[in-house]
Amino acid sequence: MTQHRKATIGDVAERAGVSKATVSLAYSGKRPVSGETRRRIFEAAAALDWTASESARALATSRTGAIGLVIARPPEIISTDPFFPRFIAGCETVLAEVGMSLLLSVVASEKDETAAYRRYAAGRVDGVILLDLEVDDRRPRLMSELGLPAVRLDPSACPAASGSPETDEAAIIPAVHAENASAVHELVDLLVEAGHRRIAHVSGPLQYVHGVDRRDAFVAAMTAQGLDPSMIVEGDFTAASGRERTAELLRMTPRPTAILYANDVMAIAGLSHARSQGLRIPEDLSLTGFDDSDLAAHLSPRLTSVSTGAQAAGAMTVRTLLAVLAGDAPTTVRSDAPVVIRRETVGPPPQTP
Amino acid sequence: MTQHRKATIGDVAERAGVSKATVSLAYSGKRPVSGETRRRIFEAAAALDWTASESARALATSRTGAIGLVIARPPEIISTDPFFPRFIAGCETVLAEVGMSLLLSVVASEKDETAAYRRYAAGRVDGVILLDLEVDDRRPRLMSELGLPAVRLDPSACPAASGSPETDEAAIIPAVHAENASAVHELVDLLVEAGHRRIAHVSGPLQYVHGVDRRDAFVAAMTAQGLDPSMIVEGDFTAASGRERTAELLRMTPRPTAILYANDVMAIAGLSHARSQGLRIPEDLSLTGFDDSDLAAHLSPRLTSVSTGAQAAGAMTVRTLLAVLAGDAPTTVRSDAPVVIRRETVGPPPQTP
DNA sequence: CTGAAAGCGCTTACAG
DNA sequence: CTGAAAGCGCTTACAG
Repeated sequence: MTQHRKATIGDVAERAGVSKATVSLAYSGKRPVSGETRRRIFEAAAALDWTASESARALATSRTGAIGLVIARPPEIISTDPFFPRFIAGCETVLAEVGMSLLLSVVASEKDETAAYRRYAAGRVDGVILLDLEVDDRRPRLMSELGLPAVRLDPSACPAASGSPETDEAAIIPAVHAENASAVHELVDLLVEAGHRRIAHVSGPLQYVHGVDRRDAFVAAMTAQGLDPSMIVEGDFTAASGRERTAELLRMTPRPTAILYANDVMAIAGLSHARSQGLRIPEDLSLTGFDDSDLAAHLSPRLTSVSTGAQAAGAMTVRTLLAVLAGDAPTTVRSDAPVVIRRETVGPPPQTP
Repeated sequence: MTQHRKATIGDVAERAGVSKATVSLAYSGKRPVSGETRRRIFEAAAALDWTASESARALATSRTGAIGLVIARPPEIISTDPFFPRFIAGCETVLAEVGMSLLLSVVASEKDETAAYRRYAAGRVDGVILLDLEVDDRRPRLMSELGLPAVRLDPSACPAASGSPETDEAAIIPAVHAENASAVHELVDLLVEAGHRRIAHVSGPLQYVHGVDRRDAFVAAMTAQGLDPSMIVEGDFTAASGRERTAELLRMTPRPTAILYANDVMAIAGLSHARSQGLRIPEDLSLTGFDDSDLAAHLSPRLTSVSTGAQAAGAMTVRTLLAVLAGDAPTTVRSDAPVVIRRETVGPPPQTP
């Protein structure tokens, strides 16, 4: 009864007694339309329940009104990492403002990843956001091959790709600079002030720039304090690795009195393991997480962590991409500084280690 | 140097010395094309690095090649709920097979939710997936208003909307039936076999059909065992609610000897709280989660939980939607049965409560 | 097996 | 301030 056929701009134009061009212009505002005509057009559109077809608009303007995000991590990790949903929610806020949409792919292999970008490049999105930059990331080059505008969220300030100057130039991708080093420094200082000397680090995967960034910051901060920065083990952000790496660390003699984890999940698994070994937190062992997950704040004891402003970063990254699409000069913008949330898992080290 | 302008089907046709129609047909396979012609076409396409523009195809076929998913939960909850990433990864596997894409919106309010669906309906997607059905969900009606094909993932077998028969008919939406009741029954039986009598339930939000589904299953299972099913408190899936509801439960006298939580995050927060109160798990208190999150398996003790096959459900839901779009009669399909993972947080109740 | 042409529903110079 | 027309890059009857 309601809708036999979706109304088109032609139907609206006819009903309002104007041309299709005028209807289009009335909506885009790209040229003034007289008040009365305008009113008639909107009335007709409302009566016909008309909205411009995005497909037609996309073809006419060669703008899809969508951006793409492909996440190449196992669903297990995404599911425990509060970063992604927060980041995506942040993207959404600014996309909604401008009536755009987000295409998301969660892929399992590098092959699927490439396929996803190719699909996106075939006129599905106007640009993409690059997350989880790797140390020698192949995507900047892929983006320039595909002619796909991109913005990356990346701790490092310089482009991730390396190679000949010529190709490099094509591979330079504007970045939102999300440095976490300062938070790692604060965390180390916090532990040192509490009296710790033997501080260990369970890092994230070192294939990622952010993993390396935090690890390097740990080394720098420890060194600055005149402490030995060599107690580092590499985790992979999963609970399993948090537990195992913690077990390794606790087997050392002398064992660390504090552990700085690269994310909350590993810290929570580590905390749980340490307790099962009879250690009290923080009396026998201090620990800190990273990401400020929902759980961190409601564990007993509450986990000291760092809030990385993922949602703001999402918004900022989209804004930057939009600017790039609008033809603005690619600039590197700095995302909000991470903030350390002091809670109950940090205390003085035990007297007799 | 590489690409002055994106090649079009016309360029390929010209280079291969055929018509645009033939190029199109060679790719779609909708009509036979002679081997030699075919070869020339593919060669030309490869040389020009051509891929059909999705925008143009969308306009010509009135098919976008994309489906939509809008998630209306606070990012905090999504971030700790392993369901969403797994479900999305499952969607992706079948979408990738057929070269389609997923549009995702994470929205904060009902207003934004409606706006997202409207945007999708304006020729952005071919259909949508409805998650987190509410008890009187307004979306089935909205979908029929917008003329947007939809499939829902829903524990209940019958349509979620109610109203006059006439509108109802329009609002009937094919479902993938994801019933969790059987797992709740198993969990209750497991606890009863271990010797528990005073079993409590921290439910999910009861605005959701799945929250009600699990709660009802709890009541039924307890009743079937001849036990009092009235120790129920409503949580909201967050760690905060897990901790608070657990605290309430532990203040009761006599207190429950076992708690069945509607998700893992609440169970983990509850476990942590109980321990901080000096209770040993499972000696003093048994507890079970739901979802089988990454953390559950690597806590100490490991959390008994239930795997709900979210990834398979995602794949199944997309397949169902694809069938609907292909014009197949809407059928209700049953998703994989959830499976209980017995781990270490269930033991016999304490002797002297 | 292949080609010429119309059409999908918009936007945007070009004229007036 | 408004209209007629071309064009975006495909697909799909229609002819042959």
